[in-house]
Amino acid sequence: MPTLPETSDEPDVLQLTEAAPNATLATPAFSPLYQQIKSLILGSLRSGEWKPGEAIPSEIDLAARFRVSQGTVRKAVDELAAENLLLRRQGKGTFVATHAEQQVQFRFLKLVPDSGSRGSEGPAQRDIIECRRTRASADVAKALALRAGDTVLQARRVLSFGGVPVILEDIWLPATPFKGLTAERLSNYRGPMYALFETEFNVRMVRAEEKIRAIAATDVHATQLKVPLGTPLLSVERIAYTYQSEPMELRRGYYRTDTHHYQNDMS
Amino acid sequence: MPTLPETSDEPDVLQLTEAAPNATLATPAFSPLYQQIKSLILGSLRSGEWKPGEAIPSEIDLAARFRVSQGTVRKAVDELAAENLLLRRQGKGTFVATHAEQQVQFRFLKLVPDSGSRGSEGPAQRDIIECRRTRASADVAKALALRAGDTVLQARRVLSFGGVPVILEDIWLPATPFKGLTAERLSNYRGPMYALFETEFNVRMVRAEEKIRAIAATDVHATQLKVPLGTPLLSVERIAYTYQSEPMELRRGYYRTDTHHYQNDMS
DNA sequence: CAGTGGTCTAGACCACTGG
DNA sequence: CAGTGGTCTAGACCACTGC
Repeated sequence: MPTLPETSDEPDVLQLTEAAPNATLATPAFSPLYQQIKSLILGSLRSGEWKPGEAIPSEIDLAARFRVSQGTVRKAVDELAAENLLLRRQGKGTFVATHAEQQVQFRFLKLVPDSGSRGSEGPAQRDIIECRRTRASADVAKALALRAGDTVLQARRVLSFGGVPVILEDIWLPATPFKGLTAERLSNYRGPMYALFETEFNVRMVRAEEKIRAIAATDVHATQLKVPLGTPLLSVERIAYTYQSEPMELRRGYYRTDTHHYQNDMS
Repeated sequence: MPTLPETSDEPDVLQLTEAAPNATLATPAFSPLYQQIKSLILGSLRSGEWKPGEAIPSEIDLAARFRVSQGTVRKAVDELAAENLLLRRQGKGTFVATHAEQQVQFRFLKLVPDSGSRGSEGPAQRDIIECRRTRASADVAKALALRAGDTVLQARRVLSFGGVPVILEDIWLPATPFKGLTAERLSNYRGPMYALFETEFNVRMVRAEEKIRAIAATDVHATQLKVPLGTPLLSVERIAYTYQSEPMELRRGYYRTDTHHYQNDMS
């Protein structure tokens, strides 16, 4: 990415109702100013100009930088905040969202204990079973937008609550962006894995898709989760995406649902 | 709340920075104008002044009615549209959302075929197995905010795709709002059940919570879904809410996931 | 107190729809 | 063409934070 150093004073080129002279008919291609601002902010997030947890410039500064009114950058920031990429705090500023915050800690983990809220059961215990380099199979490659045979990192871990194993997860990551990730670094890190990804590899997970099925425990599941063979388990296949919808993680989770359940709120 | 009948020409009383003289200290209770507008619009939706599928007054009309600027009603409508209560259509107007629309038809049904998108398998076949009046058990009463023993309607149905039974559902409804609902009316109605609720009972489902577990098929499940005893199934318990967060339906669904999966997209 | 985001206004103009 | 929602601006003022 040939990111130019911040040509600080020159505003980026913005255009309204571009004529698009080469466009064939029936190509509206009208993009409102605030959408373009959104893209520019997204670019700065992606490039790492503003890192997770940091404050971005104030609305007034951004308005000056982009040479638009404050209301226009406000609309852009509003939408990015609605998408959970930014976090507004009245009186303080606007911040890049991060998985390290307590509140949003488990934004992508929908399994909660049947009684009581999350946290009532104490902190999760994370045990890394293994972590190794391997080659992507066809389905893993497809999920991560790689080619079959490309190098990937594979990890397996068990999450326990109150000493009881509840979740078994197999995780695949593309090797290139995560070069240097080892079982030790995973094991030693306290806190959510996605927070480690942010600080160590500049990878922020922004969106995820999960496909859920019911399966019967195989011997691997039975051993790791300490349940009888054949026990019904939730199979949760997640693909997590960074900015710009690039798939960056495939995760296959197996959840016990005798004391927990997958909670999904829709509106 | 002593809601006065629509005093048509007189604008509803709005106040900014209410002094709240009787408020004890540390009681901010500041509500922005657009939030109050939101509540008023919500009231009109709830009362049935504007029905699902209908257009609500234009922003200019609403601004005049509430004696605020167009920008303020715009912000109120924006939020209601973001919550899927209203639907904006440029050039045409703003409409009350409805479950009868093709696009949002299955907003609360997250089960999709493994290959191909929804609809590729043809329309769903809905078979009502039974529908009867009964008394609410303790857990049903709790879910519907009733008292144990209150009268409820209970229905059981099977959804099939391409002739294959995929979903078994047990549905509980409070008897009062749904007086007159019979197995015949359910069976004869073509289209989503929530669309029938809107047109026949003025009940619009707005929000839902689902708790998902993996279970083994019992004989009831096995018979209705034509799977072997013990087959892992998704157990999906849904509570659906109308405006103002009143629980209006309890639904226990059992999903086969051999050809379908529960799809959950998070952002 | 200064600086931030949050609200509200008034007005101009644009994009889309349908008669 | 009129009417709708959508964008953009400029300015005033309010609420919250922290020094």
